Amino acid sequence: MHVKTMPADDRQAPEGCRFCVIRQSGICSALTGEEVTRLSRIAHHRQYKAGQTILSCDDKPDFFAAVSSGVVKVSKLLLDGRQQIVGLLFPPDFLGRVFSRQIPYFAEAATHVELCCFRHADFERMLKDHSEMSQHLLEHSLDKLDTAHDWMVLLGRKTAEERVASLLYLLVTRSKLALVHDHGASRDTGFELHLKREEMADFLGLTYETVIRQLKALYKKDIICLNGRREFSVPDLAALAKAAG
Amino acid sequence: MHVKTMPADDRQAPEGCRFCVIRQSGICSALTGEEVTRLSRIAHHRQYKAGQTILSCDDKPDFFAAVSSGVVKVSKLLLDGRQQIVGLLFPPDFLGRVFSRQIPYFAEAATHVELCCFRHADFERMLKDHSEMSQHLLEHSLDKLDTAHDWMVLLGRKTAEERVASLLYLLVTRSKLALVHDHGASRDTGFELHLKREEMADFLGLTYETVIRQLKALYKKDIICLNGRREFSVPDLAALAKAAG
DNA sequence: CGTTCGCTTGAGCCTTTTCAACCACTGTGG
DNA sequence: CCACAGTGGTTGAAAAGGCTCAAGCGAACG
Repeated sequence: MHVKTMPADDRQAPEGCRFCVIRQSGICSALTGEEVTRLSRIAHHRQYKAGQTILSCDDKPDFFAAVSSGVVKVSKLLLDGRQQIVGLLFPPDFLGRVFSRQIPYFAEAATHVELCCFRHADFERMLKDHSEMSQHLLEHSLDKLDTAHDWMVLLGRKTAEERVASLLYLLVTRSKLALVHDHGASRDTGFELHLKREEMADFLGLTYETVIRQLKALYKKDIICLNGRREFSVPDLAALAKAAG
Repeated sequence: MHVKTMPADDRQAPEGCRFCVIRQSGICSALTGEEVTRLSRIAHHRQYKAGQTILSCDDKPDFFAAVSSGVVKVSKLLLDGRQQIVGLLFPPDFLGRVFSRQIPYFAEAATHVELCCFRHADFERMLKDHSEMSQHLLEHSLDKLDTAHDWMVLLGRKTAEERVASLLYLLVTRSKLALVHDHGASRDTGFELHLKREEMADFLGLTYETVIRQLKALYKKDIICLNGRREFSVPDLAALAKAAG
């Protein structure tokens, strides 16, 4: 019997692509069905458990990827161990760097993560042939730059309470967005806090004790409800937005 | 006599382009001579005095530009007036946003500034035809994203002294880079502080009093020399780098 | 059942901010 | 020529926001 030794790649067949978040609004949203078929042939999937390192600083990964599910934590380290999370990647964000091997940050799975990966050479060839695709990538990068700028305002100028409120606001809006494609994230009861307190602190430029106290302050002001340690809900989104500055 | 009513645009003729910083390492570095000629026909120059506003938040400028000389200050404002500078643009950085009209920040001339501008439609057409150019733009955006990430580490995790040292280090390295193309910037005696104390503070997420105190602290540690109020020099760059964390 | 991990709380401390005063320099108008 | 206001820079003292340190709690896990 001819056993078909299909590589793992094959899960990313055109049929699978059709319902993929990335296909709908990510890097391959600009492609025709036929082009996606071509792309899918050079794609392969990877999975990571929560907490697992995806990329280490100064790694030279041979792949470029789009996040198809889960949340990826992107962080930088100072020599003495101080850490700053510089971004969270939600589907259909991309991870890695085109036209350059080196990567100057850490990437870690914050939740269970699924990536749709492409070998650099393949992907770059694809980019050259499809200007819509490289345009999409450029626009996405510029959006990322804007959100980085917003975060710089937070880190440079906001108070601890505003920072925590801003993070919650971010999670709400991003989760809502994800709901359009995905199910889950918020099961109507509330929103998930994908990060533990220490990670929130590293994202907000605070200590985890301060995060805890400000979370409590927001709770006391009835701006949020805390349902357990990893879930919260928001009675009045406008109030949260206002608290976020 | 047929008076040639050359528009101001014409200053950006191919001959002018040849020695332009942008031509050498900026947006048009990927083009052939002929292509630059085409580009130059759709370009026009603008000048701004120090302190002049180039773009206001939520403006919808009809142009996209590359900085050909001077320093541009990019900043964001909170409703109550708190300000955060999110970046400095040196030649040959670009200013504006392709494929989108709206701009979510302020841009102000920190020094005398010269821009090489393109109308959106023209430039985007050019981009579509020249994949090397849009690749260059993508790489540049990704570099900007990296530097934004580095700045987030500064804002989130560094001490006041480290922040000030980091800014000085940035100015030294960027000015040195500019020296390769440009003259000036450092007249051998030292480096120019393009920003006043308050602007440094807004860039570093500090108050201007703190900036002054940390500048003095670095001076007392012999890490920098202060030559007047807008100039400094660095006896040992490695020491400065170390102080920057 | 003890250990570990993540989370919470309190007390005191320290870095940075706030507030206020003052100086140096520049340009303006009488 | 001088008085004057305006701008940018500097300094000190007091206040405060967030950090450090230390202790304790509950849930998960081997």
